[in-house]
Amino acid sequence: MSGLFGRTLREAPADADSANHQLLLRSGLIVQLAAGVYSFLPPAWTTLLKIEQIIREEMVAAGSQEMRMPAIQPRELWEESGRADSYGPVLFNLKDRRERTMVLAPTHEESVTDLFRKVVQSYRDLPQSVFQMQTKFRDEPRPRGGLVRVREFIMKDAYTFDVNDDAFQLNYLAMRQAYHNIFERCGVPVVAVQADSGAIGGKQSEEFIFLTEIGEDNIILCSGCNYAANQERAEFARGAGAGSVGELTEVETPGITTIEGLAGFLGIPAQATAKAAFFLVDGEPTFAVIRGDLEVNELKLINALDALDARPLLPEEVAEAGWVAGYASPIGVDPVRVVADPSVVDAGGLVAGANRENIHLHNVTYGRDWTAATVADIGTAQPGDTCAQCDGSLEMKRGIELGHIFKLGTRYAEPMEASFLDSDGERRTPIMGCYGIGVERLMAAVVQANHDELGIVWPRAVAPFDVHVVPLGSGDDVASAVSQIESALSATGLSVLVDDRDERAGVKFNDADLLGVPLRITIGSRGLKQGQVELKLRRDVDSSSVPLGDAVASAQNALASLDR
RNA sequence: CGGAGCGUGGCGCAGCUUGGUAGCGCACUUGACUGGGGGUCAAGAGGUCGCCGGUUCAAAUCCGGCCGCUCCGACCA
Repeated sequence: MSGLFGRTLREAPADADSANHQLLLRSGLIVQLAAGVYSFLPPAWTTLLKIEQIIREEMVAAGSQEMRMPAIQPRELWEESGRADSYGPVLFNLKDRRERTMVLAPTHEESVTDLFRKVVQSYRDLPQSVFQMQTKFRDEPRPRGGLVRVREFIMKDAYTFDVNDDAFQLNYLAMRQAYHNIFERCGVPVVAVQADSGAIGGKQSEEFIFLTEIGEDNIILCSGCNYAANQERAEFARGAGAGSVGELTEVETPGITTIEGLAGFLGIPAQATAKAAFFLVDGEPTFAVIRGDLEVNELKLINALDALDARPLLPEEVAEAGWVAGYASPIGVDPVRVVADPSVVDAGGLVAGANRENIHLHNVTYGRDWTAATVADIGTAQPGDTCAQCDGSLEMKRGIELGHIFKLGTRYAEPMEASFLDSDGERRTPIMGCYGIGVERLMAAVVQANHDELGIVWPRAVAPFDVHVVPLGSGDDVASAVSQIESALSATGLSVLVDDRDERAGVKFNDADLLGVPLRITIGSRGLKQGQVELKLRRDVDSSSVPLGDAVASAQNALASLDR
């Protein structure tokens, strides 16, 4: 250990917030170079290699072949798929010596699709499943949380190609199972949730979420069934509205511009009102209508309109569109510009704006008074809402996305003109899937999920070492016992870290706890006088003494007990 | 990109208001004592106080600009 590259710190650097970040820094496993850019010192690298190996084994078991694609890519490839702009600012751009623009790849759908069209011609070549462990580069607007969101990281990314949807499902389910296996073997509990596919595109996706308060995603979970989804796409039951039946009538509502104020002023529940929210969706002012007690989900709105992006309209843009903030009415608006949530469509008459200052309307009824070209779920699920699958109540937790599996459909193959000749002689477009795991992020999650107040408690499978030998005392008896045990342990295939520093016992014990190797063997002159050494599992409080001659067998037993 | 905070030896911090010798704890080096849960004593090494410019006899300190890092949000795997 005296020769180990890296050093422990007694105090965590002030920049670190979460337990995993503090422990990784204090234990000397990682060192920051820039925002979202880290070095991984030898023990951390060992752990990363072990995690990679677990992933590799599970991917191969799922029928995938390991390969390797380039990190440096011509920008034109990204223009072909249409993502040069949509992925935009996240792409690291650089110029080669001929002034050609290259990008550092943030993901590899484009390159694997390019490979497909160069390599695959016939349905006889399908299905295919390939994966790689590769460094990705993403110029994140805001790196955060230590290893949670970084700009350079290793991703295991896998891609599948199938002749049709049915065949695709087999690959998808195999990957899904592999992912569950991987996270379990790494000692991190995950929940699979429905998710939005984001910039990757495609039709359906599931995220593997490690639930933790330091997470950056909001996860909606049902207490009554196993429904789980990212808040960005979670569904929920609208419940009964509080609509009325009757003629459209005006009511004066001076200075009342919020739903809360309106409901209070009129003495009605928020469910009896309709709310308008204005967005610029792909450059078009858009009028979104939803029941007053609900919130519009921008991502759902984007998806409903098959659009690329949306942002709230600025006040002057609202006026320019001819709408009156606080008193907006869907009546009279070109339906093409209107998106309605089911909560207002089925509700009967609601209180809505009159598109005039200080006036609202009673009994505004969808179908009779106004219509929308698009009716779609654009609501944000909130804790306390009712599950759409059962009658359970929804709750919300924070989580970290460790893996994400996507059904891409023909999102890439189509624009990039990747195809194969099917058995009936027809040229068809392959159904693709992609599957990612952030390796360092997974390591951070392992630490977050496996630590105590003293330090890391590595799960055996990904620990940087199996055994941490702590010699106490400088006598020859200690030295010879240490070297005897070290070589005997090594001979059984265990990796051993010996703390050969001239430090006091307390320092060595504290560093051992911090570093978190699963089994500690203390060899001191005091114990040796009775012919004993001490074994202690990191996760346990108590230690046990065993005869020197039994140390190796006892160590093997202790470690084996961790695997059960 | 909007909001907030922070940059002073490797780490944690004080000093800045009121300009004048850069300081404390830990870590590090050497020696002695000590030796089973972060020891004691002694002697040391290590800092252009983020960078550039300005004010001043004099700037870590005051002023301006820039850069970096962190957090909240936006956005994002």
